Amino acid sequence: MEYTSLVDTSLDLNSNPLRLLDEAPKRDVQSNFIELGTKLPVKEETGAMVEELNRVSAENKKLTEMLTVMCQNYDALRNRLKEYVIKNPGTDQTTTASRKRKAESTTQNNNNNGHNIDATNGNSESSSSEEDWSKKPKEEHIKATISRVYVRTEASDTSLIVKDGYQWRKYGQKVTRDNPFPRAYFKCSFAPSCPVKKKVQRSVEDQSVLVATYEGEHNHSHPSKPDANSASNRCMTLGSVPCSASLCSSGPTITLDLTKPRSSDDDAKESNRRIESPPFPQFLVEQMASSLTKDPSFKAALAAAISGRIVQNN
DNA sequence: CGCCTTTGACCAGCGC
DNA sequence: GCGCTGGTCAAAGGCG
Repeated sequence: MEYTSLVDTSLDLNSNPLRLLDEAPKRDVQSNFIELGTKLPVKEETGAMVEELNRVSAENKKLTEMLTVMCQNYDALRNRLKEYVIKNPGTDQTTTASRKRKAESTTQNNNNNGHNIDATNGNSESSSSEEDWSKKPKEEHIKATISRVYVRTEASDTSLIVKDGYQWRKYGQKVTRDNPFPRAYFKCSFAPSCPVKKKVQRSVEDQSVLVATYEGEHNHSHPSKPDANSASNRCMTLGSVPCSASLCSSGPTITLDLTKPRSSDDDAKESNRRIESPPFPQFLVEQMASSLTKDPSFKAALAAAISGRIVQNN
């Protein structure tokens, strides 16, 4: 199942929250920020900020609704697929173990072709594939979760390292037939009993993209989780908290929480909270968003978190 | 000393 | 049965 066709996980961390509203051109917004700090009286400044907050809250609500609709569409499609597979068992190309390799190669090609790898802005994509669940019946539980993460790196960077926060031990490397770039095999070394494996290989289509294939589920908490709120350490968190990704890099913590649908009450409370908090300089926001979008680790972590959530829901 | 990477060897699945 | 291929093992060496 190609989740990416249903949920666009590409990152667009544009720091300007007004972008989608098309109500105020960027230049105007910037000039407003300058004016807010210099010329406007306090009453007008407060009014403008409240207006801004209302807009942001409205946009937040809109995005939440979009996400809910996407999840509902995904569930509906998945149920239809299940029904189809049940009605037509013969059409399930992966039900026979004898086709293991063939199925794998086809699914890999499908994934390579099917994923919309954004070559222009370096977005990473992730997906979970159910199509090869029954490749190895004996290891069904171990291999039940397979996700693929695309990470953009420097094309000149030959190291097959995908920083996702976990500890990995490399146990092999092979050059495969359909890809001139070597494939590296990793095992999770954080917990000895953790069955998770990872394969990393440079994409044959785009050499600057690393394709990391995760097999299995971690049976331990995320190694960096305890430090997630530490402002002194650059850290990432994902995994145990569904669809939540935190990243702190020597500054304020940015948290993306896609788990809970938000009610208007929540938005109102959030707005009140924001009013109480001091205004955040626009250039800092832009700087943080810029650094985040350039950070492949953050993208990989977010992609892994989202794909992990999708798999968990299954 | 412990952990990690490297790398050649080995094993099993699959097609012919 | 044989050869090809992907995946894994394990010895050797490097590094902190």
